[in-house]
Amino acid sequence: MRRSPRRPLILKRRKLPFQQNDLPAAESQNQSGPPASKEPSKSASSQCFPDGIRIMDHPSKSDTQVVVIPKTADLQSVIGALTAKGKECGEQGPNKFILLSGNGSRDSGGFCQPAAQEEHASTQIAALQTVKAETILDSLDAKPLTGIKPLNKDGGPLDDSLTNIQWLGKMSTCTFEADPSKQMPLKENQNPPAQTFQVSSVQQAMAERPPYSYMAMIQFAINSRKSRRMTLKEIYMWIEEHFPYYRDVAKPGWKNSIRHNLSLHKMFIRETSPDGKVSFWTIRPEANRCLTLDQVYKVTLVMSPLKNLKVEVKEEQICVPIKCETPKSTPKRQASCSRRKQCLVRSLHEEPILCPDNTFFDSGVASDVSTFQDIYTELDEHHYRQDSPDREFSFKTPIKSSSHISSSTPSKPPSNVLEPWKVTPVGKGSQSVLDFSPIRTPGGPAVTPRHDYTTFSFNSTPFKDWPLFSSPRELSCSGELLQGLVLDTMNDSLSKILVDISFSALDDEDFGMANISWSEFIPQFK
Amino acid sequence: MRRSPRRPLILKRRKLPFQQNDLPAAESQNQSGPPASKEPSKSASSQCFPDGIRIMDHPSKSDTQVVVIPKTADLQSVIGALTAKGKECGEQGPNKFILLSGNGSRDSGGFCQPAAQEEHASTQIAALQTVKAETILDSLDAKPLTGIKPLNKDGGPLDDSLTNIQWLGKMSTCTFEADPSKQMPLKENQNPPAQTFQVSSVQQAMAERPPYSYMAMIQFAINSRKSRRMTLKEIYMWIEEHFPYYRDVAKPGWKNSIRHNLSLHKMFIRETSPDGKVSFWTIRPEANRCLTLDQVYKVTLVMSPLKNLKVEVKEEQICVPIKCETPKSTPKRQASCSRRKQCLVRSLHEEPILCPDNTFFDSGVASDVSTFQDIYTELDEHHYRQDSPDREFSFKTPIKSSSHISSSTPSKPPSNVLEPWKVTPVGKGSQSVLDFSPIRTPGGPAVTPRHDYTTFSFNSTPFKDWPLFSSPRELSCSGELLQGLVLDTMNDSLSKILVDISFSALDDEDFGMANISWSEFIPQFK
DNA sequence: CGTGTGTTTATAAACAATGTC
DNA sequence: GCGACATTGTTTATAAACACA
Ligand SMILES: [Mg+2]
Ligand SMILES: [Mg+2]
Repeated sequence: MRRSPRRPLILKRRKLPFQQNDLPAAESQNQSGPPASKEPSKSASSQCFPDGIRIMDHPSKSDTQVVVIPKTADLQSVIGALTAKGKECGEQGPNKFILLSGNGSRDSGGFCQPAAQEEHASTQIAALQTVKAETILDSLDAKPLTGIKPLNKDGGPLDDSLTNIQWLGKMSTCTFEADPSKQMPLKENQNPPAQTFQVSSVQQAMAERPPYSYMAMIQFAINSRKSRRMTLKEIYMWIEEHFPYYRDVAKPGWKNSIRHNLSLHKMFIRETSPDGKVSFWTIRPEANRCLTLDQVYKVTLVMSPLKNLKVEVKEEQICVPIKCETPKSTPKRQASCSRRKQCLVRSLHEEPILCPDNTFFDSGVASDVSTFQDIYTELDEHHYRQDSPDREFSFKTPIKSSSHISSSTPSKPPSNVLEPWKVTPVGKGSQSVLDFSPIRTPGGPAVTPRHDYTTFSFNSTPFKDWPLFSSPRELSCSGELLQGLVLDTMNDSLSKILVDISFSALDDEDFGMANISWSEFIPQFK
Repeated sequence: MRRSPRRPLILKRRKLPFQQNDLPAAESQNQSGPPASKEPSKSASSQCFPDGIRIMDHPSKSDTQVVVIPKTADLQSVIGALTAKGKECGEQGPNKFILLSGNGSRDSGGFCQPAAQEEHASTQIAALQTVKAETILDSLDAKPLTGIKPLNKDGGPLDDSLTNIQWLGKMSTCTFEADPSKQMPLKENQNPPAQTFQVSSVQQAMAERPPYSYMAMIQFAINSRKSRRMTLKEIYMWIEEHFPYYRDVAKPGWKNSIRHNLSLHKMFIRETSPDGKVSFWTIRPEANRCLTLDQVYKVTLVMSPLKNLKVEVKEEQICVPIKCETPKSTPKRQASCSRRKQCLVRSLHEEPILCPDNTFFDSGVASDVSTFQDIYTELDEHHYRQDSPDREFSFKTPIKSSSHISSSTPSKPPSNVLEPWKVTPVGKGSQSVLDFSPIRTPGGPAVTPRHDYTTFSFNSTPFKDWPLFSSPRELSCSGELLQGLVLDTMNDSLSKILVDISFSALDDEDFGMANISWSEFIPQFK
């Protein structure tokens, strides 16, 4: 029995095979200082918490506490103190801390507004609540990274993990001047410009490969336009403008990859202008999470584990559902679940859908920026089939409840228990081998059960523990975002998060804060 | 304006990048004879037709004639005579000839029978009506190939085109002895066994790479089982058994490709055994055209163009619709059609759907074996959405009628003509930017219009010329097959075909014999 | 005929989950 | 149980073949 492999976070993204291109280890320039003794864990071990810090227990996770920090507080001190507190308490006490700023940080309405500037992505990188986080990052970055391995030019894991944050840091402090006069002089299967890399450090950093996939960058590009459509050439240009790596460093084949991604992913669809002369690319609205570069970035900073505190700064955007039944506790690991398609996992856990109740589909707030998946492809036709309930939500591989590990489908409908392994006859009504009537949760009529997990193979066990919403159209979201940090003293990780209190799709086994409606238990965030 | 690129025939398949593997040009062994003078075009230029040959005009194509040939006739002579006839008549006269055997050849019911042998594919390669064609091929093959380039080891285009037929020839004369005791000793990213190639010519030929894609081979494998399901390992074994190239020659990475294809293509779905211990792969029934190795193969023989007759032998399986309104004439080339997704093209033209009216879904006859596409992926949700007519059949790129090249959508519904380029608001009913109410053709209630081409961009022109069937489920097919050849004297090509008189999906600009119900105008085939 | 655009397949690889020893 | 390793599954990147405007 296998579960579907968990989708890797973009933070842990695979090393991109494109040339690291002999950049002289540009990641190293900020860590010039050799080991000094700035480890917050040691020096702040018995430190008292600054004034105004409020600590409350997590509503459902016993090992987690929520820490509300005033703006005036020294985050480094707080982190150090919480780290010490967590370590002192050991495994019995709280070892995960969700750090939230007291001011609420409710500027999230600016995401993906339908009437936004035609080009607004790159200039707003630091316009969100990420300013504070960048302060954290800067301070961390300025700290001496002790125990760091000798800089390896081949992009080792440490370099790789450092790349993202530095790439982000440069992105947030630099402006881009586009160079549209540049032409592509080479064939796509030829080699890169083979530039000399005596450019300035900033330019050099800009020429580092961004940590985003082609699919993500295409979404950034298209969503940067108010019209949400771009020609291929415009996509090229947008990417070259915002990620100079592709203009300056990458082999010409990256354009081939862009075209490949446009064709491959069903979320990208091609339209034709009224006169039929121009074809341009859009994103399926039902699949568009309106990712833009300014809201979607992630950083990882892994400091030396040898210095007793490995500080890992992630950023994620976590959505908390409102107006929906709060799901029952998410099992950290469902025992003996058959390996599912990752797409199915994400369709509920990690891939919340925008709320199409909004008249402007693009006013929804992007949720879960940990990946940039093609949710249309993943969810397939299930988005469209509320009107044919007996054929919706058929999935490839069943999901079993954790309470039925290897048993023979105890809670399945009896009509489906029979004749396992048989080919399902293709009748008029039911069309798929694995398509059986879904088990509907008692959701109200307005909130039709979604059943993303409710159709199983005849031999599977219904997964009744999940809250099931019939369709994203039935949900509403407010688009409120909160900035937060998660400090896990068990593995000495510090994760930067954005909490979307609109709705949530967290399937993170590291800290089970999914489905928390912050606005309900933290008054100052209401 | 661009049409979607026509899907390449598998006959013209791209060169497979896998190692041609230093095989000593095994293609050459049959063409040992140097140029003799066997060109039928010259010698048979004024040849009289043998007795019993009946020539009739094609019902719709003025440049095409249908030639019914008795079994006793010498096909070579007939081809030569027809070639000469076509050339003599020039472009005014008929230059395409559809050659059919007079005996009807109605053995098509054996395709894809639900109760077929568990393993029946490889032993029936010559069991169809292909026997005669193989005779042709053999005779052609035995002919000296004059003007052939010196054998190039690197797999030039001529070698490549010759490979298919020879591969087929060996397949049809050899039996396979599986060697299941063989293990995979290498990592997948390592190099092939680096065998010595002193094996016999037959084995050597068997070690040539088959001309089928991974997707096709997986379909062959899974469909060879009565249960229509296989574990990954079984798929490996089936392929190694039937295509020894992968067992003996290919790099271990081919298994990675198999897994990649299984995951990538939505037509392959993974199920789990009742106890959840085993997962196995199936084909979505609605996407399964039941391709098996014995029914699906194609050969191409390109003889020397220098010898005045380039004989190209293809085999295709062409389906002719019955019980459906005969579509209006297929335009050979629709002027100014916007480039469509190939999937959309094939969904009507080249990708006929099996008739799910059959109680056994797998009793349908595979149609159009020129490719082995993932029709589920291509058709997406459209198969399932007969119950929500206002949102079905939305396509990415519109199709315009040939009569409206650059005009501003004259025949569109007026509600859709307005506000081009605007983002479609995502209302409750309509979900997609390009999703407008389809224009329904006046198909009968039993044969609901299929509308594969009837949803367009608001700026497009409805493509009313196409016959539109609501769903494959509404169609019925008899599974009758006829063997035929198509001789095109304009380009000196001879195409071997199988005509499925059940229904058709031919979008071949080379000879417009789509939608011909042979049983209606050739009495001996009724 | 060359270029740009679009589609598809092949191949390698990163990575995750799980099974096996 | 644990760790090393193999198997299975998913996803992304890259190259390329090919079609076609
Ligand atoms: Mg696409
Ligand atoms: Mg699949």
